[in-house]
Amino acid sequence: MPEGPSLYILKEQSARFIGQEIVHAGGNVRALDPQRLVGQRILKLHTWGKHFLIEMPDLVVRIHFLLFGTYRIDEDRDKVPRLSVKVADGGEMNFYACSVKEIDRATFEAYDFSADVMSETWDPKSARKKLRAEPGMLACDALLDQDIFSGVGNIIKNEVLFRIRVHPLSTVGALPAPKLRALVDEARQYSFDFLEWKKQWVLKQHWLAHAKTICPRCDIPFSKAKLGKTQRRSFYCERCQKRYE
DNA sequence: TGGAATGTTGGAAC
DNA sequence: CGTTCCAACATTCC
Repeated sequence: MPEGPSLYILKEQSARFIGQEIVHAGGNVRALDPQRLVGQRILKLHTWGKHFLIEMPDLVVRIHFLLFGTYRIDEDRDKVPRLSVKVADGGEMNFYACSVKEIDRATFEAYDFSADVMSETWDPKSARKKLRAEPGMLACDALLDQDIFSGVGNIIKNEVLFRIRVHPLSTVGALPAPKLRALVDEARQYSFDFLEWKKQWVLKQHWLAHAKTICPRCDIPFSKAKLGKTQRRSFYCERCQKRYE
């Protein structure tokens, strides 16, 4: 479920709930009493990277799907929802195995949507500035930094680095300006490619690097390792992805 | 079938 | 007090 493009799909699918009044709420969420949502109107639905935000007059709820979270719109599944919301016109949204929290108004106001690679207000210049401010950061860590590339996950990380031919252990500060620019631009571009493929149920077959064993460009075996401070899986080609350091 | 994975947090350890 | 490390969470797939 995770990664920004999937949240973008949820945002599209749930758009008709905006303006609706919540008439019933439930679920096994512990951090929040679902009853507090009853009677609230959904003012807006936002995504920021992997966060889904339900904005209501008296509270804002943040849903994060972590690794295994799922959701259903206008139907349920064979699990107890973490949070279930039913609105006046009969529609419902159900969220499973996710983190559900109320966030305070100040936290909500502080969201910087221009850091979201899927956002129409995405600010590539700001992303480059943040990268230049941390020259020692590894490329594989940079892409997963949600304050720089909100919404990018491990799949997008591997695909972006392969596309731009940059080794995951490259140092951000060592990247030539055009490469730095390509890193930022491709983070967004690949996210939208991901979105289209995901909608068509053909995402996996378009992977060139993630979970692959052979480099499709030069046919040698990929390297696979848990790299960087995040220790997430990296799949990369030692021959065609250059290591800048 | 056990292990690993599209992720993050919170608390322990240093 | 700052940072780093690791367990915990929870589901699906191979």
